[in-house]
Amino acid sequence: MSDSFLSNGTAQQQAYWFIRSHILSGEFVGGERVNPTDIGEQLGISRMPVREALRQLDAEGLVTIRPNRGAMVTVLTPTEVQEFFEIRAVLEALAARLALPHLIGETLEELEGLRKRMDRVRGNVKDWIQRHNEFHDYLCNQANRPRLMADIKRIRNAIQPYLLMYINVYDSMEMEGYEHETVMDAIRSQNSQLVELCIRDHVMSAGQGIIEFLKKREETVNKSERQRRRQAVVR
Amino acid sequence: MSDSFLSNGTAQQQAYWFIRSHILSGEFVGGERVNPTDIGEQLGISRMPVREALRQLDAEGLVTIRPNRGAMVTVLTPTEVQEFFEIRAVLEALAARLALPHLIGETLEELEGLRKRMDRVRGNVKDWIQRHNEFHDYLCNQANRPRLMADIKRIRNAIQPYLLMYINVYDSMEMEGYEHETVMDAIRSQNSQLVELCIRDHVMSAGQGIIEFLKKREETVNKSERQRRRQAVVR
DNA sequence: AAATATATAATTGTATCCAATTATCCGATC
DNA sequence: GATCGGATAATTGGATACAATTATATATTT
Repeated sequence: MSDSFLSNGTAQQQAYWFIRSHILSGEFVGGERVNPTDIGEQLGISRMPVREALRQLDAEGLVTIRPNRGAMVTVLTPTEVQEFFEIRAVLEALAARLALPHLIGETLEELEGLRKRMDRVRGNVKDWIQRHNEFHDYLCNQANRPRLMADIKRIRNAIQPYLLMYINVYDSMEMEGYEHETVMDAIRSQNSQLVELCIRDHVMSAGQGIIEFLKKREETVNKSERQRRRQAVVR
Repeated sequence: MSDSFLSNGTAQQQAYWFIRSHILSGEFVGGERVNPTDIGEQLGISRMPVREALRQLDAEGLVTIRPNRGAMVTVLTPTEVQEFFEIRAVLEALAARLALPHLIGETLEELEGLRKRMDRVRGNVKDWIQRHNEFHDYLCNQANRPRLMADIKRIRNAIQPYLLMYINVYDSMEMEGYEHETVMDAIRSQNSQLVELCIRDHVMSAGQGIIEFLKKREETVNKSERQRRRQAVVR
């Protein structure tokens, strides 16, 4: 059952996973207030463990808490999203560089298999993202750096809602795709500098499309915002 | 007054800064349990806000919470410290690369000033670290990337207790120092690739000394640990 | 009708209480 | 003397209560 977080572990953990998954899936959208009492009622717990979960999510960047004014789902400006892509790019590049010595033989074949698996579902965006993450996770995992992995995942999560917005509009990811073969070639060459640059480019070019989309959207939102205010004045 | 956190802001914030500063200063050492009731009594507050502060510190990596067994000051293995240095190296290198276009004219002179200020207190380790951080902070700040800055600071904090251990033993930092001139030269060249490599090397070479120290110490600790157990058996 | 002041409701911060869990002590047993 | 088991103490997780703060709705004034 997908609602397994309703009964698992401590109340704090239930709240944590509940809120987290709702943010990552886009059900809780940026700027939306997160009311501990409401969440608590939905889960059949009090608001105290929810508060603790919110503190943790705040530290992870998924929610923003302001003293005496509660928590809201974090809103990132396009510039901040760009910043996260920049960070992710160098971290994933670092992971790839460290993984490189292990990316031979069977492991390399496994990775190539994941790449092909990705190609096979080009049509279905949701599946594609899933497999795309699997490809990158496998690559990072070979670096055998749990802390690095954790940081990369944290940053990926922070920007995931914006990735979802993007694909919900375009419903495709024409961008990147072919690039993964370039990545594979770089890995096969066992040239760490090349791999590093390649992964960086790969991440940044994926980010570029999203950042441009967000910047355009920001303009539109600002425009309609101004219009709304003008109408309010007229009314 | 240095105890300003005793009265500032919400109880949660008091607890946060109290525990945080005690960990960063080394007063709370790795592995030590952090008892919410005790902390609460010291600050004249209940343990609930302390619990929340601990959740946040857990997410930041300074403490480790295990369900039903409370919080303890995080213990990092030498390998994990190394991992953090690796991450810090690429993040500070990224910051330097992004800052490079702004590192001209007055800003460049300011940075050079900070470097000289650092040199002037070579004898006093504590002052030197302080100024060393100022130098790196100024550099990072010029990148104008608040999220990146926050991540770098989080990682620096996580390894700070281990840096303190190191300097408490050697009471000097012969390592690095001259390297900062190399960094300055790379910056003046406005060659972003060079700057990136240079900062990475700089961070990693500082880390190397600490990591080796920690690995040696680990052996010693393990040895005396074994000895203690043997004696216990004899006794 | 817009702006402001006021009253009311909702939410937050935190102390306290109790049950559940874990740690510690102490005697019995091998 | 080491190990095990059970009693006791300490700690944690969580619910509830209440004061302080912030948000909202309403009334008042202009």
